Amino acid sequence: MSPQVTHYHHGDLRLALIRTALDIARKAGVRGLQLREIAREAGVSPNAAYRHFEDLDALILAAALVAQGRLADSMTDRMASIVSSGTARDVAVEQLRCVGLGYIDFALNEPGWFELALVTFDPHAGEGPAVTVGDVVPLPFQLLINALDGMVNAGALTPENRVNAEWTCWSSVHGFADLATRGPLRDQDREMLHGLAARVVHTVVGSLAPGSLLRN
Amino acid sequence: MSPQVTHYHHGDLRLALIRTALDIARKAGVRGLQLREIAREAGVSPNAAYRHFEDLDALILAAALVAQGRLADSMTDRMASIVSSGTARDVAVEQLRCVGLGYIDFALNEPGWFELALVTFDPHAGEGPAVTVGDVVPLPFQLLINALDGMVNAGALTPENRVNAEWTCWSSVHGFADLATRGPLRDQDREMLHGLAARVVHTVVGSLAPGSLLRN
DNA sequence: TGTACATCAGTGAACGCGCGTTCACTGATGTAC
DNA sequence: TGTACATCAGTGAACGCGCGTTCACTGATGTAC
Repeated sequence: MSPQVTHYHHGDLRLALIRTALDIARKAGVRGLQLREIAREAGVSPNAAYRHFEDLDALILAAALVAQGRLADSMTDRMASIVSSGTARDVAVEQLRCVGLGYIDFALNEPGWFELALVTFDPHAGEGPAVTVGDVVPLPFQLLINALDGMVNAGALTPENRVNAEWTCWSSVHGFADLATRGPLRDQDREMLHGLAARVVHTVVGSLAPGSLLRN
Repeated sequence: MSPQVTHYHHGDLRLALIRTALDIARKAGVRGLQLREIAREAGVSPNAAYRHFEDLDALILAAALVAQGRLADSMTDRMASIVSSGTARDVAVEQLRCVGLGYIDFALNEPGWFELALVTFDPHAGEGPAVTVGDVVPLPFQLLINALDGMVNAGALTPENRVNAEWTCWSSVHGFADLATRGPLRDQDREMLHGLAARVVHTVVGSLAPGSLLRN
């Protein structure tokens, strides 16, 4: 934690372990995140990790938080390409679409990291550290909230329909991501998946902001 | 497999092992399904299982297929309570709602079995036996297909909107079930969850059959 | 600047564990004559 | 009906494995005088 740590033997083993964990999770998913395997891959003895993390769960959580940040990046990447020439309403709707499609992009491009990012919400069925939504709002979720609030402000979504819209949106998009990475759509080709993803997002956005259905 | 098996030493160890696996999965999820634990719980030596199953994966799959059947039951239970006094169109729409709500009911009531039923589609990231949708159509999925086809026949869904509607429906409902059992909604109370579930199903059904929005 | 010292990041070896699976077997069951 | 036999479901013990974690340590680093 102290800044000097950086200049010790390894440089910054804490960071190196997190990076190694991310490498492994990318290829092998959360199942591949074993303490001995991470240490091996980082070229360090297994117990060295205990200088930097209380236990394996703490290391996994640290990596999961990084993965969660990259999930948020995937959303903001999509949003960055929005041309803001439309009406405020159009832009707000488009932002919500980007949140959803960015979430799915990330799941399809990096299924291992996607699975890892979800660990934040599901600490192995109750054991281990719990970071709930009520604790500190995770950035990807905050982006969803912002997009929905933006739609209300832009007049694209009524306050009544705003209530609990997070969960309708997240359910659709997350369900698709899960079916496409772990479920029956696992082996479909990309073109098919992107088409379905667009349809899923279109459906849920359209149900919140009916007029936007005409746009795409 | 032969009928005489029933009269051997244990009675029917094959069935007993599957039942024990279901008991364990109910409480501990798929993570709890370890061969030694199942054998222990069934009061039998670990290797006895090898008389009836090639390996642990085969036993898990057998149990998963039973769980999948119970998921289908949960859907048909809902459907059984439909009063068929409405128009054919209303009944068809109501059947789709029952498919979705039955899926969610099952996830909320039996999260362990719900997780187990999904193993059928996700054989541990590629290893083990694969039962894909293309192979033999699983009953819960067939019920979804039937409900959608029924809506087309009843004029509640246009043939254009019928295309790929399976995936839009399944995504929403599955995503909600996942968020509510493993994800951030895990600890919400039942009343809240049932309200959200109704909203999720309402949204997706409404997007397919716009007129039905007025009914509920 | 040089030396003695304290710190503490990382090591090597070991612990205890429980897993899935295999081996040679045993003894209850059903069958043939 | 009685006896000898074949079958094969289940046993007990063991194998090899890799896991997460702990222990006493070592030796490179930074610091104080």
